[in-house]
Amino acid sequence: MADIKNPRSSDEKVAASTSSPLPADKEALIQTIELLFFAYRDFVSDPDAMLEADGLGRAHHRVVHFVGRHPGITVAELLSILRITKQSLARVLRDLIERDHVEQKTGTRDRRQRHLHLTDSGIDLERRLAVPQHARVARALEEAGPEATATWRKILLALVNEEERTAVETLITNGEVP
Amino acid sequence: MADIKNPRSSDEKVAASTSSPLPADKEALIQTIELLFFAYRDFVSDPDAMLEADGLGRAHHRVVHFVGRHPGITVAELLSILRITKQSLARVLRDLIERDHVEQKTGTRDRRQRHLHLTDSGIDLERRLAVPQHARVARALEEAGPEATATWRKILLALVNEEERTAVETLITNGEVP
DNA sequence: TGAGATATGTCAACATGGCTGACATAAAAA
DNA sequence: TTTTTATGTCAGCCATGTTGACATATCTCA
Repeated sequence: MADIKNPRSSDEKVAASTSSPLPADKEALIQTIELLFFAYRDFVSDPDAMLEADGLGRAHHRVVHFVGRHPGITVAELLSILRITKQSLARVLRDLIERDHVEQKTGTRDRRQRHLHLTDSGIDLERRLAVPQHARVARALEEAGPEATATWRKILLALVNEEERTAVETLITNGEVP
Repeated sequence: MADIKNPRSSDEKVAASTSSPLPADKEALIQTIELLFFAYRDFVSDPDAMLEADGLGRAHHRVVHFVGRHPGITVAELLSILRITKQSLARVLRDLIERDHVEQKTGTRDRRQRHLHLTDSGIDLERRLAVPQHARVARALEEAGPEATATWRKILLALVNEEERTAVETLITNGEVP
């Protein structure tokens, strides 16, 4: 044990509870927040590892995901979902187009617009990235019991800024992109 | 409405369900995953905005949080929690020490070690950053009902890699740092 | 029709926060 | 005394965000 080889003196404490004990509810809240930090880290770890092999990053995954889920999405719509600048998106999009994962089609009604689609290889990439992530979440929800999914959705939606909740709900359920 | 000024032709669809409808459970799974993405984004947004005013970033918040929660933590222990390199940590730690938010104390038993503590100004910073984040999570859990907290913890813990679950549980509940 | 607004792209520069590799020092452990 | 450990530091690279400025094609409206 670390504490046998390395006993701490009283001025070197590391336990969370040493200095001034927190109220139980505050303590519980902090624990759930730390859990979210650790859970999110592992949640993104599987795709991250796979992307590295392709010379891509998390940003590419996000684009591939949302283009896959909203075929024909325009650049402006994608920007509004990702909330990044067009310059940031341009870099990622260029990589994906060069690697033939994404293609752009000029709009027929509005020829200024570029409608984004996954190619076959993009679809394949998206699926491969999704597999371990889906497995992880599906397992976690099963383990947590039958009510878990509904509760989970309620909490997550409540974490979203109030002004954007309906937009997020519309978006994820299938709806128009803002 | 966007769709009145901008009707889409049939080859420019953006709805998620257009091409090939997914099985209901798969569809629900994807929705929960997207929700996690949006929720996490807003979850970190309040501290991010405050940090910017101080010229600090998210990385500094993580250090201030874990040093605050584990006073006297050593550099090696902090590295193992954050899972970053010592060079990355050195940069943010230097900023925090320069700004007098964190101080280092040479170990009494092992004089190679540096035990990290928040200064009064560090404690103040940590609390200010925590307030909106705690409020957001507390509200979300309340809104989701009395069972929400327990379910939430179950799910988040199950999202963590299996090998590390017990370590994470020990860490967040108050325990020794690995 | 012509002026202005809009959708997209691109160049350049910068910040943050990861990373690797190499090397230095002090102190503990063997 | 030698080796290992805990920490620090220099230098450089990479991914991904940012701002500002400007170009082009196309649509919209008066």
